[in-house]
Amino acid sequence: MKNMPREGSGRPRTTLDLLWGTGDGGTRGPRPTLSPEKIVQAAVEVADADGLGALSMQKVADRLGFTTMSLYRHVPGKEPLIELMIDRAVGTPPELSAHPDWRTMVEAWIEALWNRYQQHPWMLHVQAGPPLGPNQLSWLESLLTALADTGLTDDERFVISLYLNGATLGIARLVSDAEQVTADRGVPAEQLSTDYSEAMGRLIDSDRFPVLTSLVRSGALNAPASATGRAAPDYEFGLRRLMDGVEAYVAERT
Amino acid sequence: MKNMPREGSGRPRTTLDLLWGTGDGGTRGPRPTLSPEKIVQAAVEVADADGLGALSMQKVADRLGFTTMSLYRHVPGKEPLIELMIDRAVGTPPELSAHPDWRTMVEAWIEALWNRYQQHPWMLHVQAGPPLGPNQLSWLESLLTALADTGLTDDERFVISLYLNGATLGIARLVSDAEQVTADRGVPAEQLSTDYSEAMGRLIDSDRFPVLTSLVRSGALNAPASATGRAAPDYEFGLRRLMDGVEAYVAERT
DNA sequence: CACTACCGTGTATCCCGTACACACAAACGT
DNA sequence: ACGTTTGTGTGTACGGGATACACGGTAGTG
Repeated sequence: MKNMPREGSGRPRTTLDLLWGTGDGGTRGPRPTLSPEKIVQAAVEVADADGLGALSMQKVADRLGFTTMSLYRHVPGKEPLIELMIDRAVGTPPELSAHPDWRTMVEAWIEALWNRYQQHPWMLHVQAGPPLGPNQLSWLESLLTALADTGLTDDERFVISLYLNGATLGIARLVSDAEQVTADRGVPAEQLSTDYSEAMGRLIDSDRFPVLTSLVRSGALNAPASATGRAAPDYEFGLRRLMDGVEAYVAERT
Repeated sequence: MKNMPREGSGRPRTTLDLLWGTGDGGTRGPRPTLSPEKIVQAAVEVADADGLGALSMQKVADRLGFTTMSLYRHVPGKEPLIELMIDRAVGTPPELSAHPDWRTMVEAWIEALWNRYQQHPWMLHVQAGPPLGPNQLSWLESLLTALADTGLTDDERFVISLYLNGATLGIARLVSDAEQVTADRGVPAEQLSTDYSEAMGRLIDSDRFPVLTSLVRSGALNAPASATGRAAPDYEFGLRRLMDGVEAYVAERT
C-alpha cells in the first residue's frame, strides 16, 4: 500500500478551525514558513489594491514569494480563504462604552462599520453567510450590548441588529458601486453625478418618467453627492429616520 | 488593405443602446436567428437555476443551441450581459395608485422589490452601478411618485428613496446569503437557525461574548426564522421602525 | 536510526472569457 | 443583373485561473 493518496492532506481541516485557531495539529515535519495568517493578510492586500475580481491564488502566492500550490497546504481553497479575509478585514468593533446612550452608541457602531466597508470595498460583493468568525461575532455582540438597556426583548434587539446591519451594508454597497463603476469608466469623481443626471436626461422620456424628469431638471441629483464629495450624508439622513422610529418604539414600550 | 480587422464588429454598440433598444442599425446580411433578448433571457434562467458563479457564456449558448462565440455578435461581453440581466430580472415596478397613502405605497414597493430579489437571488451579488436601464429607472420613478405628496423637497425624497432601496437590498442580501450558504452545506431549511445557534454555542466563550451567549441560551435565535420558515418578518419589523421615523419627519415638516 | 507526518514544488487537467479569421447570406449601388 | 458591403454563425487558439496529484526533502517520534 505505498501509493495511497496521503489521506487528510495536512493541517487545514475546516474553515471554522481556521477562523478560531483551533485544530492546530501535531508539530511534525519541517516548520512551516507560511501560515494562514500571512496568506489571509496578503490576500486582503491584493483585494484592497485591485478589487475582488483581481484576486487570484497566483497573485497572493506571488506577493508572498511562494508557489500557488503552497497556499493549499494552509487554506483549503479560495472560497474558505475569502471567508477568512472577511473576518480579518472587518476587524474588531469600536469601543462604545464612552457614549452616553444607546442611540449614539448605535450611530458610532454604524459609522465604524461604514468606515470598514470604505477601507475594504470588496467586502460588499462577497456571499457572506451567517457570521461565524470571531470578529464578526464581536461586532454582533457589540451592537447587541449597545441595545441592552433599551428594555426591548431579546428577539427585538436581535431583529433590530440584523436590520441595522443590513441597512448599512446595502447603503454602503449602493454608494460604493456607483463610485466604482463610474470611476472604471474614467469619469472623474466630481463629474460623477453631473454626468449621471446628464445621461439620464438624454435617455428619459418625460411622459414615461415625469417625476424623474423634473428631478433631473431641478438639479436635485447634482447637489447631494457633490456637496461633500461623498454620499455619506445620504446614509446619515436615512439612518436618523430609522433611529427616530426605533426610539419611538422603545419609548412606547416603557 | 484586405486583412484589416473588420472594424465596428456588427451591431452591439454600447450597453446603453442594448438597454434602450436604440442603435438598431442597418438591416444587412442574413437575418439574425439570435437576439440580445433571447440571450439575456437564457442567461437569467441559468443564473436563477445555478447561481451567478455557474453563469458562463458556454452554458448560456448551450441552452440556446448556439456556439459560445455567437453570443458576442449580439452582446459585447459578459459584464454588459449581466447589466442587461439585471434590468430584465428586476422587471417592472408594481402598480401603487390603489393604495390610500404614501406609507402603504412605499411598503408595497419594498415588498415587491423584496420578492424580485427572492426570485433572482444572484442580483444581490453583482456590482450594480447607478441605475440606467429602463426598468431600474421605472422602479425609481415609482418610488419617487409614491413620495410625491409628502411635502418633502426633491432632495429629501431622492435621499429617502436611495436609503429605502439600499436598506431593502442589504436585508435581502443578509437573509438570502444565510439561507444559501447553509443550504450549500447540506443543511435542510428547517434546521437552519437551530444548527446556527448550536454552532455558535460551541464556539462562543461566555466571558468574551456574554450577550450572545445569553441570547443563544434563551433560544431567541431559533424563533424568528423558523416561525414562518422565512426571515421575512424580520425585515418588516425593521422597516416599520424606519417608516415611523420618516412619518415623524414628514409630520414635523408640515 | 528507521519511520512517519508534513512542507513546498512542479506538472497536468479542466473550465472560462474572448480575439481572430473563415464561409456564407442578404441587401445596396450601379 | 452583379459585384460590394455588411453582418451572421462557427472553429480554432490563447492566456489565465482553480486545484488534483505525486515528488523530494525535513524534522520530530518510536
